[in-house]
Amino acid sequence: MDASSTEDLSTTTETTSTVAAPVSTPPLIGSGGSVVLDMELGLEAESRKLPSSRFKGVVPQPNGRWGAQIYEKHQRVWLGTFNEEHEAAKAYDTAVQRFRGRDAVTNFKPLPADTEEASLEASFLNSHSKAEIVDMLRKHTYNDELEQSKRTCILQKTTGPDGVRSGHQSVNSREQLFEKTVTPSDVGKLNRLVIPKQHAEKHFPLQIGNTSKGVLLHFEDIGMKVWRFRYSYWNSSQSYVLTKGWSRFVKEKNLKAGDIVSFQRSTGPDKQLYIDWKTKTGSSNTSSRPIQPVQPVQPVQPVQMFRLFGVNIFSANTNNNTLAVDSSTCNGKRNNIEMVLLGMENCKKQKIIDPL
DNA sequence: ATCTGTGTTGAC
DNA sequence: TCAACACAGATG
Repeated sequence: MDASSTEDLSTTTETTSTVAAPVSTPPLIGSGGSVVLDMELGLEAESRKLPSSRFKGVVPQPNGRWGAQIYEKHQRVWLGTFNEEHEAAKAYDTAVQRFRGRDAVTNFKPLPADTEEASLEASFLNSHSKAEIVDMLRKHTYNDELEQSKRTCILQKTTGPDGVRSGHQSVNSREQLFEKTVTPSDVGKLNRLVIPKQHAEKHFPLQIGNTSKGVLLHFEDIGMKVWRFRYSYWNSSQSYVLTKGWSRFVKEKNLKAGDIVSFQRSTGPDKQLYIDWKTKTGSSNTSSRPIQPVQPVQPVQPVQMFRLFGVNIFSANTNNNTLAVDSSTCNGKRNNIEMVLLGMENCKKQKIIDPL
């Protein structure tokens, strides 16, 4: 459904034309008031008018702060608000590079493409979904996360990076894993989805010890929303099930018995999991039943690895897809250890270190 | 009470 | 695709 994600980087082929930092216009005063030009009539209106930004993707806020936004597929993606105009402009630059690729038009001069700095940042951008990058920008944590990733990557590095160009293609495509037509009990009050055994064992193998305890799987939907489901094996019914978190998905998507849920996985090294659904008649979820307004964020890009219990999971053996859990990480927000793993993963993508 | 960011529109 | 503008709803 989303082959476009691969092309979004290639379609934007503007050469690295850079809107050299517009230094022309002086900074405008904040607090919603633009320059008072006319002391007579229209003063009222004029003084209320917000100052335009000289930066692309930057809009003034009534309180003198600055918002950043980017458009994709006819929809605005809000990137957050910032005290300084240039911060908002930087946020836009980051987003536009993630959304439209390295050659996108930015506000500030990009780093020379062949520097290690640029390579590391490109790698960082690429190892996170658009949603994650947007989230970092909105929370103002992008720089911290980038720096952390650079540190860990350099730490692990044994040879020079080879860039990320190959990443774009492979990383963006997905493979269909399987579909299931949901039963009444899958969408009922049991809060569980039974995963047909053959699919479960093929695509979501549980390691011994994790079978009954279960693991947390992260799935991204069409709106880039991340869904976390507990996945485990129920001895009582000899079934593989998605439990905790499932009912929220049913509710938000207004899933009905007979609808079809489908599971995909990124073919890139990140192995990001995706979930989608459609009605039995086959109409796509995007336009069918009235559901809660979906975030206006756009198509899906892969994230890094997926995580269980808020823990990074990677494929210990990409051939048999056995899930391995790194027990040194913990639940909750990304922590340092997690960042180290993330960094290692980035390095792996760059063939800086050998994959497991 | 204040601020964010969405709804909407029209220019490009 | 993009910014201008108004303001609903979120947040403190």
